[in-house]
Amino acid sequence: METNKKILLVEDDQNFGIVLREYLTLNDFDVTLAKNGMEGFEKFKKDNYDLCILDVMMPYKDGYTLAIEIREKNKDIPLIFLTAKSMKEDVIKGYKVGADDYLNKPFDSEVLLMKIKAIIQRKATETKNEPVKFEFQIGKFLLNSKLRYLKFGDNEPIKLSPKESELLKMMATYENDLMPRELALTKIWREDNYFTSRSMDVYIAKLRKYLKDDPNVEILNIHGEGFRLVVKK
Amino acid sequence: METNKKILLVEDDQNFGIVLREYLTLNDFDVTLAKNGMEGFEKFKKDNYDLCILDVMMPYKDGYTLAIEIREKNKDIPLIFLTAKSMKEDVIKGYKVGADDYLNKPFDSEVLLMKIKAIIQRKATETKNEPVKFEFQIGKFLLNSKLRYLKFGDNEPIKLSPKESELLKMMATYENDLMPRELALTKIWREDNYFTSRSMDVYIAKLRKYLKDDPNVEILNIHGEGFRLVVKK
DNA sequence: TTAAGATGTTAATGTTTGGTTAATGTATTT
DNA sequence: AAATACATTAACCAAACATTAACATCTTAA
Repeated sequence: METNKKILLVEDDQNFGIVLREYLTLNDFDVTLAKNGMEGFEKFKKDNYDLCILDVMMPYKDGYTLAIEIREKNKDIPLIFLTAKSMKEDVIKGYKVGADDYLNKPFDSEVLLMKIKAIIQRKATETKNEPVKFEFQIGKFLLNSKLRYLKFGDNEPIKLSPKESELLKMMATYENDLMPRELALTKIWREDNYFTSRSMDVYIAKLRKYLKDDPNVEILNIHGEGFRLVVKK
Repeated sequence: METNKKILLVEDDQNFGIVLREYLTLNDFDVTLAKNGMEGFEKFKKDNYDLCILDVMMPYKDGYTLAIEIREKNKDIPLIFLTAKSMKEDVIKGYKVGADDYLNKPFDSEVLLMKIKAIIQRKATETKNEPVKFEFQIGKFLLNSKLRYLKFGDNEPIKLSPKESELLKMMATYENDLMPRELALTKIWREDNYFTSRSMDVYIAKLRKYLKDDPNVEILNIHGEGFRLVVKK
């Protein structure tokens, strides 16, 4: 038997908060409700949660400020923001604090539920598998995604930008298999649209340039699907 | 890029139907509008939809009756009901037919949109979890429908276009048996008419060219019915 | 037997997607 | 304030893909 996941819900609208808590409880979550940012932070410190749902607009302490404080204490805990409108600024601000997702009010409770499950699932597999790998052998290259360099044999290592490094790392984890375009965009660029897509293409071009020293290493495109880092052995 | 999802909207209130169609179209869905149950069923049979939105109260044929007929034809397609009031009976009746969701009029179009997305997403992951097969042995050929290549022995793999790959895959799943023309058209081309049919013939010709290296592999036509991928052993 | 419809095949046309380099934008550092 | 590092956007071109056209050939029903 598994224990239920614990959710901290911080929402200043009492009615809404209670209804939402009820709904989540029915769906097998243990929910703690706090009615403002101050109280939210107190409760956060006192217990060990699996996920936080934060309303952005709250008296005393807004959702972002709270999020920052929570992040200081725990840099892994998933955060979901509830925003009043589809404000782009809100979204950006949210992601900067490391939001895992955000929802605009009014939202469908089923959608929230799905997001929660998806996030918990993701975190579970993320932490299970890895002692966080950051070194990858790619043919004759060695990629270190933490120190962000790419070394070819005994040559001087090439410095990589954050995006270059993340993209190459993602392809390396899918070595010889398809890395879906959409995945890289949502994970690395945080948005999947024409511009981010073109930006990604620019990075693919850069990486190809770096990788051209080893003829056994190649980035192939699968039209309309994504890319494939092929390493012949 | 992915093709838009197709929605069949059956709504007898013309004004409302047109507005809703407009709204959904703006949100990247291909919407077909039918103004009653009869018409709805006709349109349903003629095309391949990803989701149906049915008004419950309609002349000639109400939403439930239509839903039952649709279910007979396709037991997986998501159905959303639009009900006039929050009638409990309606809800129960709806779930019996296998409704995925229901909405009471008047409803928030944003909520509808979210529900649609949630349902489509759910269906996608439901079907995703099956160990989707993507490698097929076809005589001396190996088809990989995920990486979209066709390999003959130790030769360099041939890249396949999405349509080539899907079509060959479908024939491979029906190996030595009839693959109905109409099936390939509705599933792959998403529409069955003169032009898509001719387009398919062009792809059959392309595939025959790829497959001609192995004399034991052959695509036969069954006049008026479809094609047969014959593999002699 | 023969006309209508279905299929085979190649080529032309049109659209979308990707490859690449350069210019521009935006912080951050010196 | 200039230099730097990085990311995005622009611009242009090429490749990939799908559809449509055009014409040949085959199949079948009357």
